Parts: sequence; C-alpha cells; structure tokens
Amino acid sequence: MVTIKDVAKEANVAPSTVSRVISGHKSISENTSKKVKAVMRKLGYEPNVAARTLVTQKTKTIGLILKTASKEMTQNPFFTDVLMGISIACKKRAYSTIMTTAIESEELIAEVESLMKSKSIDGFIMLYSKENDPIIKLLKKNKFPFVVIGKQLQERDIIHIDNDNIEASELMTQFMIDKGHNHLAFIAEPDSYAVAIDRIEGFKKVCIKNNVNEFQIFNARPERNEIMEVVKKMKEQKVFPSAIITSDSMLNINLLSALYHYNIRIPDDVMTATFNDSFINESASPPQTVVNIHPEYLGEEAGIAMIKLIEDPNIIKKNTIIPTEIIERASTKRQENV
Amino acid sequence: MVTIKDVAKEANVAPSTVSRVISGHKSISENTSKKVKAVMRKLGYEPNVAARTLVTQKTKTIGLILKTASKEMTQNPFFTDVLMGISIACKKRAYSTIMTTAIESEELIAEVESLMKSKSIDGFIMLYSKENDPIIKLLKKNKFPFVVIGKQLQERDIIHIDNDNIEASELMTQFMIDKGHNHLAFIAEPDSYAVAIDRIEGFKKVCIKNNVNEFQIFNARPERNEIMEVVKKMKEQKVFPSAIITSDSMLNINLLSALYHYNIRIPDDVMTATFNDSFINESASPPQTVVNIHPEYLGEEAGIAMIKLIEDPNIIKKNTIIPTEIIERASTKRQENV
DNA sequence: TTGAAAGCGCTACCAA
DNA sequence: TTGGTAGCGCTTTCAA
Repeated sequence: MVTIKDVAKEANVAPSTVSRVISGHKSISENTSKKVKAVMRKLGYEPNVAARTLVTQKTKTIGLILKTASKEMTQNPFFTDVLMGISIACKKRAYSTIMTTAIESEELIAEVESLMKSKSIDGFIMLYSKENDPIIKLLKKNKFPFVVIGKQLQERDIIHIDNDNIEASELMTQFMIDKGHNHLAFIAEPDSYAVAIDRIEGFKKVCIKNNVNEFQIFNARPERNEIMEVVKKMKEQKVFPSAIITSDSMLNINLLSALYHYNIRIPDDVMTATFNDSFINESASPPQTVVNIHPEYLGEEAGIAMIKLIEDPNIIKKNTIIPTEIIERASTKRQENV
Repeated sequence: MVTIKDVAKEANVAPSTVSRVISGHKSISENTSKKVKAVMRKLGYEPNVAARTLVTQKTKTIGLILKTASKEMTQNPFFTDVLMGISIACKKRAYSTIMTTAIESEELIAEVESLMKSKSIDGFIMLYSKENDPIIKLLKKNKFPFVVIGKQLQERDIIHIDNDNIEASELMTQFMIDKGHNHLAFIAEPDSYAVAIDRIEGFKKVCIKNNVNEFQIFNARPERNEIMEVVKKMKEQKVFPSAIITSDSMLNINLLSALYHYNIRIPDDVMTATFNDSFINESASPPQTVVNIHPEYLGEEAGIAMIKLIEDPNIIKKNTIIPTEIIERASTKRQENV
C-alpha cells in the first residue's frame, strides 16, 4: 500500500506537507504542490479513508433510514428515485451513503443506534415521517444530526423536505373535474401515513368545493386481489365511477390489472390517474396521467440539507417544499381518432 | 464518546482485555467477560469502526459495481432484488455494502479504482458480465478480490454466479409450444449482453427442434415507442404471432402497453410471457407468465461467495448456477369461463 | 511556507 | 488468563 509517508519521502517533503497539499491548504507554495501532486499520481496514491476518519471524526457518509427494507419498499420506484437523488447529491460533495436493511421496527432501532454509536456515519436522512417515531426520539436524545423526507408533524426544530400533498391532490382532482367528471373515486392505502391522509384531504376538499355529484374513498393495500375486490364493489353500484385516482403507483398498476380483467377500457369507460411518475406509469396499459412529485429532487434536496447541517450544526432549520405538476397521458385523453 | 479505554478503566482491566472480550477470544475467563460486557452495556459502548479498520486493514464492506447507475438500471426490479439479496447476505455476516454511482464507463473505472486504493472495501461484486471488461482487468492487475453475477466468458479463474439462461429460455419456449403455438415471436434488447444472447439461443433451438411453423426475433430497447414499432410491424404481417416472449420485464410492460393501444387482448388474441418475476409482472394487465430466475438468490449467493473469498483468498473458485422455473399466470391461460 | 511529533481508538504481539 | 504497548495512516498543532 502506498501511504502519505511514501509520497513524502519520494517528494522530499514532510508528511504534513503532503497532507496539506491533499486538503488544498492555502499556505502551500505552487511549487511544492505541483511536485507532490506529481509524486502522488506517479505512485498511485489514494488517501486511506479509515485513517482520515479516525483523526477527523468525520466519516463523510450519510445513513439512510428506511421504514422497512422490504420488497414493497425497495421495488417502489418512488423510493429508488429518492435514493438515487440522495446518492447523486452526496457523491457530488464527496459523501457516500449507507442504507438500513432492517425489516422490523425493533431491528431498525438497533441498527440506527449501532451506526450512530460506532461513528460510522455523520448524519441520517429519514425516508418517512411518522407520529411519535422512536427513532426521532433516539436521534434527538443523542443530538445526532438528521433530516426528514416527509411531512412536518409536531416537531418544529427538524428539517423536513416534502411535497405539498394536499395541493398536489387538489390539482389532480380539479383536473379530473375539469374533464367533466361528476363521479370520482379515490383509492388509498389503509395504514394512515401522512402522505395518504393529505391526498385524501385534497381530494375531498375539491370535490366538495365543486359540488361533485358523487365521490368515494376506498382503502386497499397494493395487492391485486384487494384491488379486485374494490373494483367488484364499484361494479355492484348503480353507476361505475367515471374517474379513479390512486394515491400511489403500486395501487395504480393493480387497478389497471383489475380493470383489464373486467374489460373496462381506459379512458373510454373510466379515466385513471395517480401520484408519482416513473416508467411504470409511462409504460402502463395505457400510459397514466400522473402528478409528478419529483422524488429525485426530494432526495437531492435532502442530501444537500443534510450535508449543510453536518458541516454547520448551527444552520437555520428551514423546510423545503418540492413543487408538483401534472403530466397528462393517454389515461385521461378522450380518444377522438377511434 | 465512550472508548475501549473508558470501558477498561470502569471494569478495572486493560484495554486489550476489553478488545478480547469483544472479539470473543477464547482465553478470556467467564468472569471477566461478564464483567466487561456489563460495563459495555452500562456505558453504551460501540466499537469505533474507523479505528478497527485502520489496524485490521479489513473494512467489512463490499463494493457493488453497477454497469451504470441510471434509472433504467436502478428501477429495474431485477436489480433491486439482486441488491437486496446481497444486502441481506452481507448483513447476516456483519458486512455492509456500498454501490457505485457512476453513469459513464470512464467515471465508473475511476470510482472503482478509488474505492480499491483508498482501502474503503474488501472486495467487489460485479452486477454484469461483459467481454473484455476494463474493470475486470483493473481488478485482476491489482489482485483485488471480486465475484461476478453473470455469465462466465473467457476467464476461468473468476467466481461467477448465474442462471442457465439458455435452459431457462428453452423451458419457456417449450411451454409455449406445448400450448399449441406455431408462430412465436421473441423480443430482446439490441445491445448484446450475454443474457439476451443466451435467451435468444434457447428460443431458436427449441423452435427448430419442434419444427415450429414460424418464429421471429425482434430487437427493441425498453421504450414504449420502440415496442409500438415492433407491434406495428407484427400487425403488417399476414399473420400476427400467437405468442410473444420478451427477454426482460421492462420490454414486457411496454409490449403490454402497445398491445393495449391496439386493443389486442391477452391471452385471447396473443399469449405473452417474460423473464424475471416481480410485482410488475404479477400486477400486470393481465398478470404475466414468467420464468423466475430468482434474482434475490443470485444476490445472496454472490454475497456469500464474496465473503468466503475475502476471508480465505485460496478458496476453490467454483461457479454457482441458480435454478429457474416457470410461474404460470393469466397471460397464458386460455379463458374458459368467458 | 514547511517540518516534527502527538494522538485519533483499536488490535495484536510479547511478557508476565 | 491478563497487561503493557507499539503502531495502523492520517491530520493538526506548535515551532521553526
């Protein structure tokens, strides 16, 4: 292994000088800097991360806390996009990331505590927001820096990065109503995370404001047979809704599968739309109109905020709201040319 | 921060004794072990990873080399499943993982070289297999341990974890022929990675063996308009194929979208099937028959092999083949009850 | 502008 | 079975 001493010897300088060259210390002369850099290249020197971490007490890595590392989570394009956004932002600033792998809550707490106490990371980005979360308590108790991707709940002194999900849902609902729909349905996951609650709220609000004839809210987990049940219920009603909004892509693809089964055509028999944009929606049968919530920006902003907080713990803790917008695709376009 | 010295002082032993307790050294008496462990718990001690790494020269982390960290890759369920498989296997053995984030090939080489030389990781798992890969050359030159998920090409002295993709494709093709199909189509990606080549080979072989009336191979990238073109071509033929196999889920969902557009119903007008199983196929319109290639096992086996190789560099380098099997779903089931 | 040297927290060797 | 201690590769302080 080539160390800083090897470089120093070869360049006829002290190790401390080499160290200064590496960190771009201002008091180093042009000359020595050039000379040392040449030697570093020649010997293929690369700083030893562990040694540096040991003395600086900075790991330059950020921990990502997933609610659960289950397939439902890791396969959801929303999360992979958020993760990519974080990775890119971190890499640009010479930080790396490490993800929790716990499935169960107990296990997750232990994992987070271990990462924190073993000084493996400089801060955490939490990829969810939940009332009374024990992890938040743990981090606050230890005064360990972190930011949250998700809604601000009670806590005032925590940085949150989020969309305005109420507004996003209002946008989507109004869009449907403007298409002339008068009987809308909304499908959301039953476990009431802030996201779903807000989207339901936005939906209700706009339906009421516009005096929509009928609007319904269904709960289902993103599994095909649960959505099949929902569609079956819809069919048993006097009138089938003319527009269905799902609160997540995973619900949406299952809805499309159920509608396909019953040979209910989109957009002719019913129009559909959903939240989050990804290849799943773009390549769906048919391509789906969506509210793009820009998961990669959520991730990027979270990464930037986290690094700022690590490098200056006294920074003002302000939240960031990522804007959303509708992308219209075939699922809400009346087909003229058929 | 609580260090090994703090624990030693509190427990009235030497730091080296504490170290031995941590590593489960056999020559430690039951008594001291208990005493020291109690103190560790009491003080909330957690070993400092950087310090340990510095002296042992082992990071206990494994680098994952992605061909490219683009969305096409990170959103593909095949890869997220492989990644999860690796993570789980590593975590069980107290290893963590770190993923490359480079999009471009040049950038990737630099990233790998830096990770290697900065002693940030103990070994690499490559998530692709390519002829004349410069990264493989780099790793071999530096005698750095690694395993490959993908096909064995020239190199004999490298551990490979893979499926038998020829066989898997033979299985799938025979399955379709047994359904009575006599005009089959196969859609694969144009850039000829080993996986696609093998699947095409298996398809051809079985078609010829069974004297299939007509079989065709189409090339398309997994983008909707490219697949739309393919389907359009199919429609312009005298006869539309009665079964279409795609070599990847991403191609498959785009195919379904195109067929939906032309109102070609599955399985009535055409039967479809694809490789890799995930929620995408399970919740597709309609649910797809697939060859399950068990990406999570590929990952798990790769993780296990990698750790074995790190801990004993002289291990015999043998390959592992993960079995595959067909899961039949609606896309190939003749509907009796309509 | 540069050098010398202490020390980060841990493991592992040599002694006891 | 346990203790003392050198040293992993680096940064940083103090001195020159």
